[in-house]
Amino acid sequence: MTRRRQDSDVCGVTAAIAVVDGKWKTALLWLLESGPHRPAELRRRLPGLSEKVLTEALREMAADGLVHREVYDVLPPKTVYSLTAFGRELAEALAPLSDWGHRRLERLAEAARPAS
Amino acid sequence: MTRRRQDSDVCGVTAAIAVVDGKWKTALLWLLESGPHRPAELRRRLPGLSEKVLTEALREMAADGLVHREVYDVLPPKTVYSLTAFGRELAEALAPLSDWGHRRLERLAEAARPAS
DNA sequence: CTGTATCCGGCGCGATACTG
DNA sequence: CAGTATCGCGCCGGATACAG
Repeated sequence: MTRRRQDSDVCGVTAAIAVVDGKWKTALLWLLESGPHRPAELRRRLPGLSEKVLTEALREMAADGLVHREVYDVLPPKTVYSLTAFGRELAEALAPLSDWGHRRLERLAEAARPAS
Repeated sequence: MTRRRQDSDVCGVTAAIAVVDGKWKTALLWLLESGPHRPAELRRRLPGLSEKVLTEALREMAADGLVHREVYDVLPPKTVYSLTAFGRELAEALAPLSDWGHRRLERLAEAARPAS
């Protein structure tokens, strides 16, 4: 996504996208929507996502109130991330956008097809 | 927004955000929603937006089928950009996200307030 | 396994100057 | 007024090594 790190703005869309800005956050939101996950699991699901970037993304999402970070003080270390109510609301607000995106993908697919 | 320039993905949200990726596209979408506009007018409304970046953004949005570019071959040059039906659908799909964003902004505002 | 610390390349975007 | 051409900075994100 875009480099949406913004200035002071009062646009709701901008304020919302700012929070899912970054290459992986939407995917993380989607994965966490199906239930709590541990970091290792998330990385397994998202090939190419490095530890550093994952941690950064989750920390920012936590700071934004989208996810909850539960730390168990045991050995080996165990941490579980889950969606907050606020995060779930965001996921729901994203649904219409998802529909539109799928329509766009269909368009692209049929545009790639030579003759219909 | 994020650097969402995507690889092959099947996520609708990603496909949608890819199209409004960039610092100004959501604002342009919003402005064009109220009717056709000429470049100079758009720049007047969006302080800080350079000619180059504006042209790039509009061209990309046109390529994505969001806006229509109407060129009048006169002097001085005249060009008018307007939203396509597809673009308007996107704007509508963005509405819930806008609502969520405003709720987030309210949160931030009251969090900044010392005592309630 | 979870998380931190650096280094560095790529590119989005802003500034500026110029053309038709 | 609409659009193009360069140049360069800032910062996100990938790679790697290391710590608890």
